Amino acid sequence: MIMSAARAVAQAHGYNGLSFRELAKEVGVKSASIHYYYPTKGDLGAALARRYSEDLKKLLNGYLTEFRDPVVCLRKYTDVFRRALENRNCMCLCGFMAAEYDDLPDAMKVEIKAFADLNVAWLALILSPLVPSAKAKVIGRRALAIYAAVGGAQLAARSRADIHVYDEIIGSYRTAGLIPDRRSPRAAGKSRGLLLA
Amino acid sequence: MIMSAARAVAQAHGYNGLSFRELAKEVGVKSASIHYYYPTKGDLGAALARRYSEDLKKLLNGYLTEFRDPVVCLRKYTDVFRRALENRNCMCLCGFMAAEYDDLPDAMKVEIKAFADLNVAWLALILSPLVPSAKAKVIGRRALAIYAAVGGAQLAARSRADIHVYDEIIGSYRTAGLIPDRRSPRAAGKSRGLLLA
DNA sequence: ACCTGAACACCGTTCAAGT
DNA sequence: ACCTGAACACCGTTCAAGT
Repeated sequence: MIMSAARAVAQAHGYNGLSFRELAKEVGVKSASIHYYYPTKGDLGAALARRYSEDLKKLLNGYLTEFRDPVVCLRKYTDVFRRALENRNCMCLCGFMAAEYDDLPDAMKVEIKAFADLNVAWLALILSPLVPSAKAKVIGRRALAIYAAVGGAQLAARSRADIHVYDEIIGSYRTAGLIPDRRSPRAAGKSRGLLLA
Repeated sequence: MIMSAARAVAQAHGYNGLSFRELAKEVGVKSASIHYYYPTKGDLGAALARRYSEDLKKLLNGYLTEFRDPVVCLRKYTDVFRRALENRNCMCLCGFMAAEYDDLPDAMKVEIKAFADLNVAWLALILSPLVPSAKAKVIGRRALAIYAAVGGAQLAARSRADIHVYDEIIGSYRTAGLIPDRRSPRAAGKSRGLLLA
């Protein structure tokens, strides 16, 4: 109960906007009792970030097996971050915490880095058959760039409180070529069966 | 004195991390006195965001007259956001506030939107001779996308506490084609003198 | 015009005390 | 094992009172 209540608040108001006293009221207990389960606010934050990562991992791995087309997977990926905005203009929990990063306890910093790594690793997997260069380094950099850019799109759209801004930005990423939206002509020309490998 | 002290704290710890009492201590006055100049914290935040916008506007307009090559201007632009990270891993003030957006007073929301508009307008001006399409709508969308992506790069790099991550991401934006790093072959082919118009 | 001390309701945290 | 009341040092805000 604590976790789910805390998660909703944190996605809407950030880690700083999370209050033990309010949380306790929602759960129907006194604030001192929250400390029984999570000794400090940092412990709660780290647990929040960890579960958030786990949930995303399951979701993304599901996409991986469900949709064999990497372009579709990329579309599902940008839809994940879109859904947060749909839901009361919320942000990705770990993206939010990244802004507050410098003031966070170490346990949380670890989780937030792990979240970013998870995203980048998954994107790299998806990108490998799509990007002309087969070099792992180039693909990894592109994966990192897409992760950063999607987070930026969420941030920009949030500050306009308009989900269409998100769609516009993501669409522009695809037009500009940052996010592949069809199999690369070069890659396709070289070997059309690459995706099935 | 209040403004400059507050600005340094806000870029490092965000609006939430800003304390009237600490601020007062730095300025050498009691916290109640800060309220004399800025009745509420929101008033201080709005003033902070406004001055931040003004400073950036001057800087960007300076680039506009100093460097006639738009590609150089774009490089100067990404350098502006790089400098925040160089300086104690700080973030763009308004980017930071964008994360906290939903909890901010209206006066601040107005300023943060104005900051985004300023960036997008300047970028659109720079992009117009670089992007193949001459359509204002396409250029405006690309400008918005670059603004969002640069903010995302800053956020991602901050949470790694590593400025090289910023450089990697921005470099990848250029490689992928999101940020033009040379005159578009198509545009150049059409009319080479476009930049001087 | 500018500053202050004191009070208010908030916050995370601690801890002795309860069941 | 789980919960609580009370205390602590923080926070923004208000306001009567000072100069």
